[in-house]
Amino acid sequence: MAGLTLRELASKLGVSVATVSRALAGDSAIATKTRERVAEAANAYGYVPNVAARQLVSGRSGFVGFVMPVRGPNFIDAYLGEFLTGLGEGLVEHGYDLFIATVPAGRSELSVLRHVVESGRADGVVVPRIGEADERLGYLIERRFPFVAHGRLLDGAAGHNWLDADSVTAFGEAFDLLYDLGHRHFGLVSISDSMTFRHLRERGLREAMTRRNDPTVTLDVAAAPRFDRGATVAAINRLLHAERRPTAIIGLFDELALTILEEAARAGLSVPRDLSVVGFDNITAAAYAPPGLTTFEANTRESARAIAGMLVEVIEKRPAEPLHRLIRPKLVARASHGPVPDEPRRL
Amino acid sequence: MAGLTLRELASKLGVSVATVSRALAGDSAIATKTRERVAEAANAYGYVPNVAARQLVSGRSGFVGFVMPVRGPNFIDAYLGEFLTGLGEGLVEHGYDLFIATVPAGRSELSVLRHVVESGRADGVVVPRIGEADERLGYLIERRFPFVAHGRLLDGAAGHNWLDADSVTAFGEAFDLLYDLGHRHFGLVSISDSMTFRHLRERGLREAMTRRNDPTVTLDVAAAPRFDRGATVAAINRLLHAERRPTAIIGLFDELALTILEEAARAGLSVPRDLSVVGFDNITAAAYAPPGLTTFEANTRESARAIAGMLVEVIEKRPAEPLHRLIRPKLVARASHGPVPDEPRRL
DNA sequence: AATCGCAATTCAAACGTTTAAAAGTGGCAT
DNA sequence: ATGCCACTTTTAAACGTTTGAATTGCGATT
Repeated sequence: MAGLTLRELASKLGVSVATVSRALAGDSAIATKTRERVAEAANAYGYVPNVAARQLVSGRSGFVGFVMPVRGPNFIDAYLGEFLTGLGEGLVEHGYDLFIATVPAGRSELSVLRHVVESGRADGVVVPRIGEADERLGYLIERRFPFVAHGRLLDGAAGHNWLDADSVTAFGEAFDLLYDLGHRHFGLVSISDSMTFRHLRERGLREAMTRRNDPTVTLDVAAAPRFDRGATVAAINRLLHAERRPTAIIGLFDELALTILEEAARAGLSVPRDLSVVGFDNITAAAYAPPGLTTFEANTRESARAIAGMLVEVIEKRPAEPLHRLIRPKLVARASHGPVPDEPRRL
Repeated sequence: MAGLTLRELASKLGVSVATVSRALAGDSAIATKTRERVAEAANAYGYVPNVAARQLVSGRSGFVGFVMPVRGPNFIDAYLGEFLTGLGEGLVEHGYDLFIATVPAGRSELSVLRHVVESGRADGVVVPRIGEADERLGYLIERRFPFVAHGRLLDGAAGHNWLDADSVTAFGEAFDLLYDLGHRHFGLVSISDSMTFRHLRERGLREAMTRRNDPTVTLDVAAAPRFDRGATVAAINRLLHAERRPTAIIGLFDELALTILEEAARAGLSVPRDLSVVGFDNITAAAYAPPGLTTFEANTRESARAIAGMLVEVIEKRPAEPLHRLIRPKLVARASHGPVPDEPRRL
């Protein structure tokens, strides 16, 4: 399958394989003239080293692993594509490639991760979507295997490498924006899954609330399982038809915010006149859904690129202290937020 | 890095490495009792074979390669994520993993592909987005390296493995739908890049036109470079402000169709009253952009899954005849198409 | 003239598997 | 006793690299 071997190239040049190997590695023990001659021949014959052999002796694979998150049948967004694009871009700069493992039906994500690590197919892994008691992180930490998490643990975030969106700050910013527009009754549409970002985002909101020290402010939280559309719609309508309907509802992420827009329209509420809605992520559809969703740009691609850089550092330098990095999301102000209505519209 | 080796496992069991290797491979030359004993021990000790060693001797990597298409700074859609998800799902069923190579700045996609093939890192590759004279296919065919293209060549499609959306039929269907609603003046917003799907889709439209044999039917095509938003907008406005404005404009894919919707709104045209618009792909935003884009579901994830199956067949069975597969897109009728207006609105 | 030092190169082992070929073990017919 | 066969296991080579240790060649030093 592969073309030329080192041995063949060496015999063509009339030197030993060791010389060729060292020459190509740029070893200064090899005479400059020889190095050039070898490089030239390698180039001319199109020599490409066999990675399996190299990997076997060096113990390094040159791969970074990524276990594809298991997703429902109609998961819809650009997140994964952007993330993988950024990861690939970041890795290729350092000479690494990306290896993607999919979880077969009926097996756990952890078991696949374990297999990736123990088969020696990857020098490090990227772990997305961190849960509250994430067994993947526990495993990797214990095994001292290089990894960077996209997201962080709530307790013990100091103990692992991560890059995360600064959603605490972003959600505080969302609150301030709306508070300054006169809103006092807030709603948050959240998920009931045990992802840590749920807590961080809600915390951002509550901390900003506390800072205002305004007893008239209220916050109602409605949550539903992440991929359960029916329950999500029900949760949203609980807020919309509550005794005292919030004048501003924040979606934990854009899919939820878009559903809020849909349900508000269905209920006869005009956004932003009767209701302000804010999301997070800035997915493509956020720009198209009327009247244009105000949200935060999470910059997935750049984040992934940064994660790649961090992971390479962890693999090659094994820093003593865990690496942490917060990415500040940027407000994308569209048309779904506005001043508090003078008087709530009756439904 | 890796845990237990075969040798260690063998010595624990008091047999030779060959026996253990064969037992784990399920070789019937090994006594059933021994096979069971080995399997048990392997399981108990958590033995995971080193892939590099296995790959070195077998010459197979267990990987399918994918060279990430080079993309502009703000490419936006779910295509890549869906495609990779489907590919991963399809591959894992057959015991393959996915390996993603990114093209570094300043290098060609072909050179990266060549490297992937010749380093022995992949047993086969998937090639997306086929161009008119695609040098990647030429290389792979000449090298007899297993691959499946997503999309096909115009000439010589018979000579390579591919899976493609049946966009000829779909665009014919779009034409018929609109013709039956009374439309006679059609516009097509296309791209000027040399991708083969451009021709196939336009062909679908023209063939359906020919079938009607109606001399009053006209078709104006406006094209712009794929990622050039300014030129795209200009091309669309050329159609919208033409002497005889089309009453139905078809976008080669949804991004274009959505831009048509935006420009129509800006020009004061109401969709579908004054203008019908149809797209292709059914991206997420198609559902959110008012009034809801009528389009075709390309089912990327399922296609990718099927591609995985085809590629594994090519790798393992080396069929004499190239494999071809057409996927029929399904019309997603939303609200952007309607009957031809009685009288064109003046702009 | 013998020895040393040093640069350049080669030798050979190792990485952890797979697999063709050889070898060992009993049982059974001759 | 001998040979043969079927079944099971082992031996050893091979895959294509990297790399520590050994070797070579040669000018400089004694």
